[in-house]
Amino acid sequence: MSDDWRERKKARTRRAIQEAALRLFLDKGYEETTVAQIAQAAGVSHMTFFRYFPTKEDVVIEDEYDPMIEELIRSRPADEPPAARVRHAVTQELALIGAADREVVLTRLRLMLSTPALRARLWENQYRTQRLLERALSGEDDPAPVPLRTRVIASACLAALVTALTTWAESDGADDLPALVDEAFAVLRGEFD
Amino acid sequence: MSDDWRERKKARTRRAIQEAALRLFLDKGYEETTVAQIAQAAGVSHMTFFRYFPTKEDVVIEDEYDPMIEELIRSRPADEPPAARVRHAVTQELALIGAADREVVLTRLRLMLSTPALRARLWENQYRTQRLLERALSGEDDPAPVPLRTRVIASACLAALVTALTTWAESDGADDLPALVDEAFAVLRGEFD
DNA sequence: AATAACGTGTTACTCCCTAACATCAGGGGG
DNA sequence: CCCCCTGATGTTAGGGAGTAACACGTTATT
Repeated sequence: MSDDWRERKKARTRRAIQEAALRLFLDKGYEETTVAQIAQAAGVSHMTFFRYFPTKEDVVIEDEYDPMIEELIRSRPADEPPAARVRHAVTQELALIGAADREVVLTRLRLMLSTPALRARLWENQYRTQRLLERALSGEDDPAPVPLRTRVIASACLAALVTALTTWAESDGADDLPALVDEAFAVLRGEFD
Repeated sequence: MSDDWRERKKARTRRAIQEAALRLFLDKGYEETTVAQIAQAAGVSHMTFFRYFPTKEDVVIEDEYDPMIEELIRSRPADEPPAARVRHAVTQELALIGAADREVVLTRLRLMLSTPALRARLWENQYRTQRLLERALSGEDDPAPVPLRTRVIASACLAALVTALTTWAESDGADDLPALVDEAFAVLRGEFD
């Protein structure tokens, strides 16, 4: 019953840590900020920090969009070409996210791209996302190894998407993200014939 | 004059450290091996280790093939389609490397793919390689920002290459690497039309 | 009211990595 | 032959990330 209370308190603490961390990162830089400082700014001990985020990097990384895109891909008609399924799923996801988290996403993205340690973790996430794309494009419970064709398609689509995201972040959000994504996928279609 | 001696001695020490490290990593696992143990096994102090390798990860990462591929791309005719330039350059590089370092490359690749910390650094390297591909595909000293088209092509080619490498490593080297690479680029050409 | 469960803090520890300083080898000029 | 200079190495001390063990207090259960 009062699990609700616990959950709410935990969510508050979590947000407090994350906000304090991002504020300090933007203020002094990622490497120059220590976990102890974040914990103190959030009013908790440095152990509590690690109970909420397994590593210092996770405060920034935290990718919550992967499950959504998997669902969107699976819900596309199976007779559609794989690349088109991914493209439509991504477009739908961008529409769903909309302008709501735009600023936060942009800030976190720039932080990640400009900090080596975070970049590394970002690519590690990309690896996870690729495996997810491969599984979504294959049958869902196919235990057979994913064929090379599917893997290459998944990796190329993801590469196009990431390139669009990177370009967007480097323009400080001046470009239109959905347009960039469309353009990137168009290059994929047009260039390899 | 005796710079030669110094250089040879340094090269020996470097190889000793790297060999001791790889041996220990394969024996006990990457995370379970400490830098101090590597240094001791190589007969040096733990400071000497860091003088040769900036981080523990670099002992495994150490990508010496990037400059070669850049040269190969630049030496392709400029009127060739970008993706073809990359494909031919990669094929030539594989021929140059040949079977010499095959075992070492395979071992290191498997180690990287199975160790989270190394995977992260691997993707970070992929990012650097992508920038390098983009520059090689553009004019060499073009200070203008690389157009999205070039970036997408570079990222897609690299994605195909890495997918082939990953598949090869996962097959424990049973597959034929050049064939896998050809196949991956063929998917790129065939799928996006 | 007693007790179990859970979040939290404290402390101490390991490991990666850096900085400052000492040491030791060999090479060149007197 | 000796002194000094240079560059590689070792020693020591320390900061910061992350982990483990245990104690404390508050909340839920009976």
